Amino acid sequence: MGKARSEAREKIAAGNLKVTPQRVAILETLIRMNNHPTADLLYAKLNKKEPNISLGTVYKTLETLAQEGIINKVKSDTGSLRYDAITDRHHHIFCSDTNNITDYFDGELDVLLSDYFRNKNIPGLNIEDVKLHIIGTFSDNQQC
Amino acid sequence: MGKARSEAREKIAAGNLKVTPQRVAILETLIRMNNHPTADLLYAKLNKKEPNISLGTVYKTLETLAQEGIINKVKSDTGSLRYDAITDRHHHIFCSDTNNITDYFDGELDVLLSDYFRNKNIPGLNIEDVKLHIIGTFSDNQQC
DNA sequence: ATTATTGCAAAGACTTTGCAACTCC
DNA sequence: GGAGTTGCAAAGTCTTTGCAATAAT
Repeated sequence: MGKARSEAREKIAAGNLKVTPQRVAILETLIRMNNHPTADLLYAKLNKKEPNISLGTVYKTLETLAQEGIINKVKSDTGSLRYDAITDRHHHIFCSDTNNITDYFDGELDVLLSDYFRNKNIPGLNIEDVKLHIIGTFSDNQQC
Repeated sequence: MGKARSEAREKIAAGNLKVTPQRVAILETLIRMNNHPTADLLYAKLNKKEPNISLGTVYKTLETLAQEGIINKVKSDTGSLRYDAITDRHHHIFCSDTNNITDYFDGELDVLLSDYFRNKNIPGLNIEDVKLHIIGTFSDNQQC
């Protein structure tokens, strides 16, 4: 039960950030939600448990956590920002029916891409990261 | 000189949209700019030549053109929308220094990805498109 | 004690909308 | 002539900011 909470606490401390109840609650909520919420959606959920945390704090905290690399920003279809508590290398599946974002882990693919770009060498470009956006629809919408 | 303009005119007509001077000017400008501008940036440039076209029209027109598939939307790093007049299959290089977006065409890579996902078959997912986001820095910033 | 963080509300950036006037086909 | 498009300004949405009060180390 407290797993997400202690994970949140550890990650905040490891980032040299002050461990405040607000930050712990926000990161804990993000870890529990696995659907890459916007700041607004996270606030809506959080507000039921912790009605005293303001929307402004949610925005500020998510930005701070992202800058420390504790969480990631994801750009949604409509241009609004979403957040992702998983920082391991992964790609995203964008469901064009529901606009949901699903994580996609694939080590084999990562190796394939690394090999490809090691040989390809785009002139003048120093590649930091390569992410796939897989766009499609799930036959069973429960999955996304 | 009039190449971009006639291209604009043809594409708008082909999309069963009325060929208005505003639409032609907006699409022509987008074709001429090869840096994936936001609606705002396009408006700024357009406004010098055609001061009578309003920002609202730029937004509406870009949205209309995108819905017809004449242009594409691209999500920027900061979450604001950008537009791209090139609809051929291509990927994007995001420069983490300058936030510019550069087109990346690579047929070999497209084949590789198509083959990979044909065999992989993510359960329940019908893939419509796969786009790469290559994040990196150019040693020579002139290039992006 | 010091410095960072929070809450609030206001401001800012970006985008959409409503509607009368107008224009393309 | 009629349906679709434009301009304008207002409203809407999302996000950031300023600052005094508060809390963490």
